[in-house]
Amino acid sequence: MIEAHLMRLKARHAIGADEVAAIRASIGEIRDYPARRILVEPGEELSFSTLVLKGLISRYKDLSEGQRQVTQVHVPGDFADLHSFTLKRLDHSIMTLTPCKVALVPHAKLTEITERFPHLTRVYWFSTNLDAAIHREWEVSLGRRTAISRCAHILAELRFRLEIVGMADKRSYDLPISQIDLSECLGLTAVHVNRSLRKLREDGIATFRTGRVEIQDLAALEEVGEFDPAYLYPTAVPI
Amino acid sequence: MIEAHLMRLKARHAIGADEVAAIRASIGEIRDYPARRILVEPGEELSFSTLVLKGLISRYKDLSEGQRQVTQVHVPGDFADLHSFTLKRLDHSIMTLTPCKVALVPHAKLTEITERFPHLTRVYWFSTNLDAAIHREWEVSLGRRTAISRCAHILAELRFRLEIVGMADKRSYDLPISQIDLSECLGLTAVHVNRSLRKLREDGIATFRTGRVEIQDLAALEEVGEFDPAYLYPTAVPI
DNA sequence: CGCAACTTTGACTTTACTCAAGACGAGTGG
DNA sequence: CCACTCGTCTTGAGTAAAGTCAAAGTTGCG
Repeated sequence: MIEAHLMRLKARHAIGADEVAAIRASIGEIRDYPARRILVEPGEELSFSTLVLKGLISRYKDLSEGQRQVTQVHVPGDFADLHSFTLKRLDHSIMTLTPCKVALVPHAKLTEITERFPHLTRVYWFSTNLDAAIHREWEVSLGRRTAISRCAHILAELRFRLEIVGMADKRSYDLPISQIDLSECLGLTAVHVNRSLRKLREDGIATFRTGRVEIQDLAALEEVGEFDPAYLYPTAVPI
Repeated sequence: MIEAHLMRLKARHAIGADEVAAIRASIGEIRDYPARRILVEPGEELSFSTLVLKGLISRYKDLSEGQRQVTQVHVPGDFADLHSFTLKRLDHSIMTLTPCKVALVPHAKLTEITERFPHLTRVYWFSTNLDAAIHREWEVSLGRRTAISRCAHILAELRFRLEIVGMADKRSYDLPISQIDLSECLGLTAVHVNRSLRKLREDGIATFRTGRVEIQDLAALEEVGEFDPAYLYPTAVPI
């Protein structure tokens, strides 16, 4: 059930048997949600964090003019809001992008982990710091990369993150979201994303169609997106 | 010496006398740096975190074409890289923007805090999650706000953050950085930042000149920047 | 004083946005 | 089985925002 989550943690740190047991003991209710279900509204007080078991979840902020900026996309194995453990009230919304299965982890259990498992605490702290590293890379995309480069970058990033949990390989992966969703991640209009994706397709680099990404030339994709996976910490230092 | 830091923590959480003592005990070497000194290069292994006592520090990433995106600016009282405690190697650079005084906090001391002070651990964890909240707000600026709105937003954000540590009021504050630095935060060219600042000045909202921000109309500044301080968690929930 | 870095402004270019219309595709009901 | 619908995708034409290039003005500092 939480294998993807353990996979994600173990990809970076040595997790002891007692820690795995503590993680399993922290899992509460399992829930299924349809696509586009809002899970968290800004400001509401939370008493649990949501672990993604299946599906894709986005965090986003809406502006006055109806514009939306997605600040992060979560894949299976990720916590969608481990940061809510310390923040309690979030500054953004959380929504499913696809049908999802999630596990609720009560904050009380996380508090217990901070009291009894300092190393696991540091591993979970690392996890929120990794989220922040992804935010930083997105800031770079939004601030400095061209539309085509942003598109290539996100396709490369999601491929890499999904590969860690065994849901992507070098050639393709499922990404059952719309170009509109993608445009909200990239700070572009859907029309412009469409044109940029066409360019990637015409250049023989990658194709995004009917919920699936087919990569013809991964090296080119990562080069166009200036994608360097270092910020995803594929190999972490023991803590 | 670390009063601004304690001020920043106490603005959000109750910090016990034993915790204050643990914080003071964690402070190592004090260092002074000139402006524009690079403190951390991407990938180098760190054994301490840097606490800002005086001055401004930026975190940034450089792209191949010589473009730079600043991902965060730190004010006195902030850790510039508390996240390096768990990440060890950073995905970005850290540089002083102005002459700075900093305190080095060995990671070993932070590890000790995670072993002996679970509540203080959660407070520091909160602190890195607050950094991530700022990253998210910057993603929104970079992705969706116009140039003028971005300029107004950052001036409002820095005012608010500096006020928390007693270095700004409603009317003005020192910001001894160049328009070039600002443009690297905002994902704009320096020329365009210059034009946007002129617009803010001509509209009687705010003036940024010779290292100082003078605010004629704070309400208008925050409205143009769509600035809502909720993401800075001025009032946090106990953890 | 004189240099260097930064600021300011103008003229022009590029990138991305807006608006609009037609095509496509999955799911629905007759 | 087919027409219909809704949301999404695609493309074209025109517009707006921000970038580029260049030059002059300003400021701080040695």
